[in-house]
Amino acid sequence: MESSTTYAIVEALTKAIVEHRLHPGTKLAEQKLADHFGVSRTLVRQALFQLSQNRLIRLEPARGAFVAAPSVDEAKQVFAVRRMLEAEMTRAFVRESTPARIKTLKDHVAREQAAVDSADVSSRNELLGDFHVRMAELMGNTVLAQMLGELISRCALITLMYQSSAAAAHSHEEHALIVKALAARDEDTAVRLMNDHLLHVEANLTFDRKVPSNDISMALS
Amino acid sequence: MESSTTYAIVEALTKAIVEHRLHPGTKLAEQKLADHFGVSRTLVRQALFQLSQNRLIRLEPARGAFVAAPSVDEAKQVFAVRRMLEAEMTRAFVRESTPARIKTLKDHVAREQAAVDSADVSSRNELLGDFHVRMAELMGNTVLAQMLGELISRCALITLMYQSSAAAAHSHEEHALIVKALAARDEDTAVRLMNDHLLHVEANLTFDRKVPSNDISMALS
DNA sequence: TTTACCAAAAGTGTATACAAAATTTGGCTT
DNA sequence: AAGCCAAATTTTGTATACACTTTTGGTAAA
Repeated sequence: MESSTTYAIVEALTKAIVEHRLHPGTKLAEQKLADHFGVSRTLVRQALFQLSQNRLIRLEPARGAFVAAPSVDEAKQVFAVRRMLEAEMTRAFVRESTPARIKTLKDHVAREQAAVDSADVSSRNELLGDFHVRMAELMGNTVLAQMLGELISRCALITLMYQSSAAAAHSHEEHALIVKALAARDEDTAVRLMNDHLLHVEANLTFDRKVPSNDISMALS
Repeated sequence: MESSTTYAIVEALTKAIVEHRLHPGTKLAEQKLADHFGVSRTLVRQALFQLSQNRLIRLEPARGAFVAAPSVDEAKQVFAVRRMLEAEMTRAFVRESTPARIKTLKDHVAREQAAVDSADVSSRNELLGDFHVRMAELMGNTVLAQMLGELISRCALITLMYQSSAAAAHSHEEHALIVKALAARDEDTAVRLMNDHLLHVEANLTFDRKVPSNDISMALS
């Protein structure tokens, strides 16, 4: 079960939504998508269902699929949960810190730097989110990593909708500081920095909605 | 999109898996399920996909669906994440505690008592899990509640596979103690009790696998 | 007896067909 | 010109059909 064709459709739509080529509220008609991807509605429906589980779209019975528009309240809740998880994760990270793990994070931050310098919004934000997932993975807890991945993907729309590139640069700097504290095995500082970091990201989200208007074929082109 | 028929199938299968009428490893053939529920494979496939997202089954490409058998390691990881989330949740709960919220929890614990007294394994464990979800819901954070719900459903198999009824009674008592600490607004005690509680549940899981063998129609009957 | 192999059977993956529901269109009335 | 109802159209929901893969069962050779 579960073909890679479906996965490809999920990826393409995810990218389009996350890069804002498909605006929140846009209707995703099954046949149009099927035509665009050159497959039957069957696969499109599978993909849409999966996207709805990721909260990137919402499905309305007998009405179809629409690009999700996460509310301010939802965003705050997501960040509240992230703070819970990541504070503890950071604490645990320091306690089980190894040179190899620190190096992995340092390398990651270096790649962030490159992405922030270039203006590629998409890969920039992907890397900024991945920093947190990477930490979870390094802890060897795949459940945690996956959960965090879900949360981050869940607010990918939020972040990417509302985060300025100045804020992105700020995020990157804070990542660097966190790694520094981790390397110094300074537990309290690391936890505090992580918490502040998440609060900053949340605070910097500007909750002004953009205009809808859209054409599916255009957006996916 | 998303009919209630599919939901009914998901519920029926979830119940059967969680109540151990379908053992881990059992193959769930689409046509057999379709015949049993009197629907086409289309709806069964949707249901199976959803169950795979809940980790109750796993899907193998071109081979089909099988009832999941969570590993010991996975169980430990799930509990590690739950401790992270629920410690913070408990802390927050005390800080934003209200008489109404305390009462809701007390009522829940009372219902647990009834379920523990009767020997209905299924509803007993459902209630024991719901205690934690209920707390999250009371916090007004639906994201947290949903996340926790996912985690608990994810280890529902684990818990229900391995938890004895003595351990269940113990869980119930610990819930009562936690509520007491919450009512007294004793933050540190409440957090400690919650943490210990989760450690106890985890420690009491006996990781000896049961025998497979199975017939779908029998189990769902 | 065991292993290798091939054909039949069963099962999954995808496309298509058809039914039911929602949306749109167009004309009629006020 | 605005509101409203009904026919026409579009779109979703479910079933079925068909291709392709895996599993099974049996036969023959080692």
